[in-house]
Amino acid sequence: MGNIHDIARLAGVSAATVSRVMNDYPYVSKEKRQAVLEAAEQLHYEKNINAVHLARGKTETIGVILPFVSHPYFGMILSGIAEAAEKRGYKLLIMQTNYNVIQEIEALNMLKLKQVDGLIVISRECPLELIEDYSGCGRIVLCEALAGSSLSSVFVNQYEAFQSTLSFLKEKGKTRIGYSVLRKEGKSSNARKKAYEQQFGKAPCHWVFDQALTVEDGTRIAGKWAALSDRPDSMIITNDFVAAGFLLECRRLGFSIPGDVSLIGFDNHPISAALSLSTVELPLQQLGTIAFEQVLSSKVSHKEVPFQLIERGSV
Amino acid sequence: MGNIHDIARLAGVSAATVSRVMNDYPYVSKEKRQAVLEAAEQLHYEKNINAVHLARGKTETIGVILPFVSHPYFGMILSGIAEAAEKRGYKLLIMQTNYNVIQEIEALNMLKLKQVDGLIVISRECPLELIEDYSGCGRIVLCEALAGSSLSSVFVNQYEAFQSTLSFLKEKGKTRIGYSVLRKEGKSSNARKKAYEQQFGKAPCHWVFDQALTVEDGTRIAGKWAALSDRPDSMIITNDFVAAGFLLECRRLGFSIPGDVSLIGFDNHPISAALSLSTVELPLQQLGTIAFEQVLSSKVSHKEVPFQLIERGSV
DNA sequence: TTGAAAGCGCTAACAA
DNA sequence: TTGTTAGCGCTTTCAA
Repeated sequence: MGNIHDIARLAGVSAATVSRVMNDYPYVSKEKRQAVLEAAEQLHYEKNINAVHLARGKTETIGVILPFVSHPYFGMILSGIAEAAEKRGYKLLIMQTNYNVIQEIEALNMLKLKQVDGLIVISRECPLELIEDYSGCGRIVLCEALAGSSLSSVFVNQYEAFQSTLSFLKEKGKTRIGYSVLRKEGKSSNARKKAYEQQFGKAPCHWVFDQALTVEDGTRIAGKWAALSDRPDSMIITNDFVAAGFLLECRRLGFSIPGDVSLIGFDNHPISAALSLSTVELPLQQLGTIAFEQVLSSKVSHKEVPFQLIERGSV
Repeated sequence: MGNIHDIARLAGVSAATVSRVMNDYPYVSKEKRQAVLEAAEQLHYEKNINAVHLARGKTETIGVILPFVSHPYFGMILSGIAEAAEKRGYKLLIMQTNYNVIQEIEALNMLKLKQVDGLIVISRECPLELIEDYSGCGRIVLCEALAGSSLSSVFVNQYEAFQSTLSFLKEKGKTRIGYSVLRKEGKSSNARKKAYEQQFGKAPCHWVFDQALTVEDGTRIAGKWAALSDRPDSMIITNDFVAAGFLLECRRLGFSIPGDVSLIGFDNHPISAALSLSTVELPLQQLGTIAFEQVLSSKVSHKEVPFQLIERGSV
């Protein structure tokens, strides 16, 4: 397990030539190349990638910030990123933050320390300004609408997606529409609120449920919904998992879907098909792939990915 | 954005002293420490972690090999690993392999290249021997039963888990038991086969369904099950997602659970509770945490995590 | 086509 | 308590 100099000595060449061979440079004579390869073989040479990173000033590694790796929503985006990274020969350093700002900062610091060449933020808790402070250290891509910003972004138009879902329900004669969001304050929550107000005016606040991310959240919210005296006649739900929890709990409580309440989820996760749940399909994997392309690109861009309403039996 | 030498010059000390300050070594006078900190501040100093990695010969980074990042089964384990890594100040380099051996090898090479100090293999396709070849380059932990091996392991006793699930069904009067697995040939599939044979003799091969990982797989398998003339009266399913797909498709086809077929899933994912699906709870997050502890430990160990049958309404 | 030499930026053993 | 010095191992420019 020697280094480049051991090989140079054994092969009777200089370290520079060894480096050239190892990196497939042209302009190395057949003989020397051969000698180097043999010496490398003989010494079981493996290059130390940290030395390469230091010398080259980059790591071919991208950091990824996301709150939870075990949730398919984030997992799908991550999967798209991973696929693109693989193709380009990049590695991925991931930071599961639990939406903890301290951990987000620690992840951002990887950029300063040159541990990663760029950073993709799938979802965050910390203020945007904080992230912008790091933009000098490497390229950063956020998976959220960021039109004016100096950071790249790739996103679903949450406003339009929600808007068109509302219109769809309206056409179906629904007028008492409730919905759920992950976080009370948040980009996509605000977009939803705005879209709602535009069509129906301000939503009664007990028709808006937050902290909705998992199946269990759906179960809990269904309980709250059922307890309401002025129950919404339809619900637009954060994602298909929450919607699954909601739907199943409603059934358990004796309600019928869509008889007592119409349901629309988001993501078009396979579970929604199995439950015959209408949903808004989001190309999450593709979104991840685009994010990765952006992080390698030298110019700032803002890309929107399409959504599509999938009608099934829950409306 | 200078380096350690710029600071040394500005603060009027040696680079070694700067290094000592930056790493919180004792034995640095108050004055020099102060001077160094001020100079660092002034120059907006950030250390280059690659130089540290090179000099120290380690990276405080652990590699993780897993086939799919978007499936909750792997995601939960990864989440446990991530949590433990966070606590210890380690970073995680993940490789989504799609069970592709080429990519697995590439991940293993990170160990040779000293890009990671250790490696956790959540699930793999390549032969164990191949992995053992890398054991000299750093600690490796596999998430599968590996009793005799020189590599550490953490696992659920698949044989016992399956065994006791079979016994449970037997007690309930079930005699025609089918099951699903992810891969025809694989550690856990073999364990299941063995457990089955021990209690019921060889299973009719059309009662055993492979390629079962996702909700869609469950849907597909339910279709196959329904088409059988000698349908099993109960099914033990790879995981709760597949079970969810199976259950919902059965219902759609007009069968009742557990009237026409009893179902038991694995993992105790929240979706199983919502579906009132009986399942074998596996502490996946904890398994990940243990794997991480093992990868940092200097001694080889083999740890079993417990499983627990959760009775709900599907049997 | 090749080699010498100067980095890349930090650590740590040793001597003072 | 501090500085000197010799690495860590690879890349890359420059001159030959």
